Amino acid sequence: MGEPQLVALLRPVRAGNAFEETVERLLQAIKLGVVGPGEKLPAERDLAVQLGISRVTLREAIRALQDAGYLDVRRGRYGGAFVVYEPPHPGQGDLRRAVNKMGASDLADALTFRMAIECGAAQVLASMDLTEEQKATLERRLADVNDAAPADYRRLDTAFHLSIAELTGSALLAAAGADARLRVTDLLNAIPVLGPNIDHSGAQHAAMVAAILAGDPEAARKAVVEHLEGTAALLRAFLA
Amino acid sequence: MGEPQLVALLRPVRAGNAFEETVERLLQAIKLGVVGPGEKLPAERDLAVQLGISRVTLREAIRALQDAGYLDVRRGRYGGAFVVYEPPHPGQGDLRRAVNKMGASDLADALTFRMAIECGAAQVLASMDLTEEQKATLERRLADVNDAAPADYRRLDTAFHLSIAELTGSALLAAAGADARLRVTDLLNAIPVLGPNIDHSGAQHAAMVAAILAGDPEAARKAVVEHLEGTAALLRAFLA
DNA sequence: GTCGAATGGACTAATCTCGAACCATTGGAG
DNA sequence: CTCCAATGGTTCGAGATTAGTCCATTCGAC
Repeated sequence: MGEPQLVALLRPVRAGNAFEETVERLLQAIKLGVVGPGEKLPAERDLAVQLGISRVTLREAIRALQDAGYLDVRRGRYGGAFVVYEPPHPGQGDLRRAVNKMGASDLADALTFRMAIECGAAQVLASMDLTEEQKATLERRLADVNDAAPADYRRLDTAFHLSIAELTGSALLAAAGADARLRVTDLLNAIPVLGPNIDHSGAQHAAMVAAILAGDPEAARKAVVEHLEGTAALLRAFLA
Repeated sequence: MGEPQLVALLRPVRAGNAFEETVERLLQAIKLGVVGPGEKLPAERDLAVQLGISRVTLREAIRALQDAGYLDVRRGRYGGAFVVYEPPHPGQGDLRRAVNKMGASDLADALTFRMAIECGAAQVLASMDLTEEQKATLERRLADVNDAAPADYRRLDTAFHLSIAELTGSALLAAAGADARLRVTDLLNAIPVLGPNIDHSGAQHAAMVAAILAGDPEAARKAVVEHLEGTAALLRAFLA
């Protein structure tokens, strides 16, 4: 423990090569439902700029996702890379497989990280003066989750959670929130969407929104803790 | 606001080229005092592995920092890249210059991000069962800041703040904490270290530690908010 | 004083990544 | 029907980045 910060600062500058990182990023956008089935990615030239990579590298990544069956690429005007991925119906072994893939310590890391980020974002948002538009956005996303068809549930749940970090107006926090979420996506996608659990989550989501709209950081924090601990407990239950 | 998450997920895959990112990272390690004056960086071969880059690229970065006067590189056994940087005494114009360099919206972003991360980390840590060793580390870092000579103050203050995220055991959270801190480093370094401010911060640090050790996430959150808002207010005062 | 280990210094060939230009396809506008 | 704009498809040369290998320097151990 002589130089604890060493590990945090002298960590890898890059996670891998540009191609791999791009595939990963696009796959996350698809799995998180940012680009839903039937929709298409932005045009290659635009997307390459957004991702800060060359079009050549982007095309390689798109090609890989096409080969893997996630995208359908069409040429010509109004063409593009269309998402054909449908979230699979989770079976019993999927969760355990997903956990084994990431490792137990990574799992704890991801859950801790998510807890800190989402608690922090919620309480920051609760301490801000929100515009009517911001309040409306938050309530709309909450309603979207509640009204969701089972097939859309995870996607809209993701959108709701990400909205909280995003509404703070901090791009850094929004990025961290997205990062935290995608580290547990595979796990959440492997949990069956069951009625009672959804109702339970719905009440917790409502409590979070109520606390944020009331400007009560304290209650917001508690609501997030309760919700995320519930999710973590659900995960453990399916692993036991 | 139709696709709010797009901005968070389809963001740049890489911040720049490997050389620039490496220079930036090493400079941060130096400015944050992770490697203090007179100390040396790890050996090139080891450091390259830690940073996940080739030795060639690392050497280019070290060479740039050597030319800029931050490092003194010596060959032979017990040689290495020694830090010769001493944090400058801040003058009046430095803070404004630092703020202008990053822009007003980046400033708000950085402060919001830091607030969320540090609040989240503190409350997570406060909800954990800490070992005696963890408690001792936290108290030692607090004492280090309180006993710090003015020249060492920022460095030890950084170490204290980073310890909280690091003690959660989450590498992701530790990395986020380091990221949040270094985004305000230049600003903090531009603020004169004055007695009354230090005493004030010391009391707030103590309150944070007390709340964490008492296992009270609520009080920990409030203590962090108070401390960081104090720092933000100090920044604004020097800018006014 | 010699040797060996630990370190920085330098070179090379292979690969990755980029910017830019140009080609091919598609479908709507006129 | 023809044209045009928006899109993906392809290619090329330049520069960045890498892994690997060997060289040069330093200093303690013996």
